[in-house]
Amino acid sequence: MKKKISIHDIAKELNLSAATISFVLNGKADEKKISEDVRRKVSDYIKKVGYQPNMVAKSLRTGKSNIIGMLVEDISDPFFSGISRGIESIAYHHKYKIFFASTENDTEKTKTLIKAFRERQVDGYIMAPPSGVENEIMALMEDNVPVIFFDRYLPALNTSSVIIDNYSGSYQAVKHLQENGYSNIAFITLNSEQTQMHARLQGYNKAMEDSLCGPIVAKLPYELSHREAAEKLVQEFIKQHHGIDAIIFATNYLAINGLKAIRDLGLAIPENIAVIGFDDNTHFNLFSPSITAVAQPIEEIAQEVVQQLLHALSDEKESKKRRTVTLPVKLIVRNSSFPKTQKEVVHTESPVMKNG
Amino acid sequence: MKKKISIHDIAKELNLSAATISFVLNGKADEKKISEDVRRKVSDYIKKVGYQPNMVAKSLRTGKSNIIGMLVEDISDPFFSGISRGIESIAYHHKYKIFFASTENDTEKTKTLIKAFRERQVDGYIMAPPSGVENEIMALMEDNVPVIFFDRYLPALNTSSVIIDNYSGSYQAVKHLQENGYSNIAFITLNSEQTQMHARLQGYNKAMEDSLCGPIVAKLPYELSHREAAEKLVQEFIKQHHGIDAIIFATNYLAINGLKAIRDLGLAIPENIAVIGFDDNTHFNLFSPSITAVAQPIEEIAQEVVQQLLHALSDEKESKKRRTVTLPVKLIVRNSSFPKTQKEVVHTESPVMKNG
DNA sequence: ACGCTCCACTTAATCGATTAACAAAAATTA
DNA sequence: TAATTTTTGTTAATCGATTAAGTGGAGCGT
Repeated sequence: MKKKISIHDIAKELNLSAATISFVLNGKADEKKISEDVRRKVSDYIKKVGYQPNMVAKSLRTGKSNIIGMLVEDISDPFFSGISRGIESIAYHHKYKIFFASTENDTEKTKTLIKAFRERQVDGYIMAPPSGVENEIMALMEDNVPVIFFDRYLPALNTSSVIIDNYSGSYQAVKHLQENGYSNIAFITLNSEQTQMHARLQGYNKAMEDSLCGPIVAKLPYELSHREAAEKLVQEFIKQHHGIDAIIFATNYLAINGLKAIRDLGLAIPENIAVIGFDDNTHFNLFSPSITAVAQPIEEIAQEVVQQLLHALSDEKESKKRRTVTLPVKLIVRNSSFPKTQKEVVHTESPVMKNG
Repeated sequence: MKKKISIHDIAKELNLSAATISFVLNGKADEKKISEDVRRKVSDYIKKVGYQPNMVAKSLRTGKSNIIGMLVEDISDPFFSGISRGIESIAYHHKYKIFFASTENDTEKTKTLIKAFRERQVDGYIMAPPSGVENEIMALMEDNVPVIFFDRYLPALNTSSVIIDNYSGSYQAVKHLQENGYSNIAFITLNSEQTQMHARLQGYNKAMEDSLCGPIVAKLPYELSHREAAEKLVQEFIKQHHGIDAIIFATNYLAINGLKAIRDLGLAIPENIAVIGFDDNTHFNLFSPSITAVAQPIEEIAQEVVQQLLHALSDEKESKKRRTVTLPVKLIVRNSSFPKTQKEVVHTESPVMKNG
């Protein structure tokens, strides 16, 4: 068990002071006028013994950690793990490490996690926030720690965020279904006031209103513990509304569980009922019939989030400027949503159908 | 921008020494005989000002970080993100935080990540190792830092690992297919010498040998950059071997891409070709027909990994004892793999068919 | 009254870096 | 030659905790 070598060990070995070593290590050799000779001696020795600076000590002294804390709802959800992967990869090229954790949408757990991150002096935060953590976020902002939201935001707070055009996504979904002959379009969402869910519902409502239809909405309980129950609840909903000929699911896992429900009811897609999911799933095109979806631009979200964060980190003043970027969604049309029957198809000039 | 309050600030405020505060904070009040009066004063003040100890300073002094470094191949892969989620959740209850990163199976990136983790003094490692990092792992072990492998291991190293019975998984898969009337069973895997892939291939080979069949194997290139190409390669393979009536895919994403290939070739499952995937996918039961799979016990793996790590962390001597745990797999039978035709089904006494 | 034991804390070194302030020697200038 | 500047480093404080060793006083026995 050889013990780790510190900057002082090196200093002693080379008959120099720790300060000198530090200067060479941190590229301050010019500024501090360290002789070429000493520079070489130091670098050579460093390489020879494989010295690795202790980042903990460095963090303590500088107050910086080169770590970014990332809080997502659930790291095993394809949407969040996809974003995480992208962000990690980009940040890695900028010498930042990412510290992930799942909030499970639990306010208390999230507070604990934020605390843990603070204790570790992470330099910035990327977060899909649950509600109820407004105070903790405000404390961060007051201390000039950059915070970037994604997927959703907290309306009470003026933060930087990267979101998508949820409203338009739902709106497009409804229009697409209507253009393909469906009229009794239901919307199945969660009983959540989170901004992204709210916007999706609003988009649906507006589209229905614009076409003089009454909305048909199911709000399922939000808690993770009910995820397994989602399938049954969807079944109940379909049974109780047999006028329905199409369903838009407001999130990934609702779509998955909804599909199970539909299958178990023996309904055919898209003959009996059409389906559109929010959040594309890599595997939606393997389902039979493959599922139409409102796809989020995962890569672009990751890009934009990191860019904003790096920007805020690099510049004290810049970090004060908050801005919200709204990225467009794309309706990925597959055969689960058209046509109801060949005869009833309504071709319009909608961009969605340009290539159809 | 209120600055953070330190243990010395508290000491000054209460006319005590930093040491006393530290003792109270760390439950050493009894041992150090701190008066009831002082204890209360300290705890009350802590609570009042919301003091949070600086873990960076603590780590520097103690050499411990309460952080576990976790290296997986790809955090966005359902298998790895599922395990990660489980491990994170369990570790959280034991006051450990997890530091995730994706190796992308890149030896150099992995070395860099291990270095970054070391610099941060993580207390232990959980890893699905790529090959080529043997020296780095050995260095960790020499320094008594616990390392637990999962999914695979490095044969040259005597480490603790949690793996599954890959050999048996493949064997069962072949047997299951044969019992349902398939005989020309191909195995599509990656050109990788990683232990888990190797064992899967061995299990397949043995099963084929036992039934006097010659193996039909495709080894696709391993690099991630070829993932998109996997679909085309599978198509080629199927075209060139038209005797095939069943395929076992050695991993999750091969199965996904293979399914696309099969669909695009216009082949029907299971009439023209049967399919079994390694690694169950949550959504396999939604495919039509739903896909039979060799499922890994995600929860148990997570449990076992954390348990071993905590054990090693708690006890210097214990951490020297390495042990490998092999967990059983389960064949999840769905209608993608049986029967070829009713008439040809061969019912045997195999446990797999006991309930069939 | 003297030594001795407890009690209830405090002092100060330490972990491994960074960095402002200082300093000895060499080079330059007047 | 004496004064000044430049070069090339060094010293020591600091970040915020932990912890071995120390200390002043109360209590007690004889």
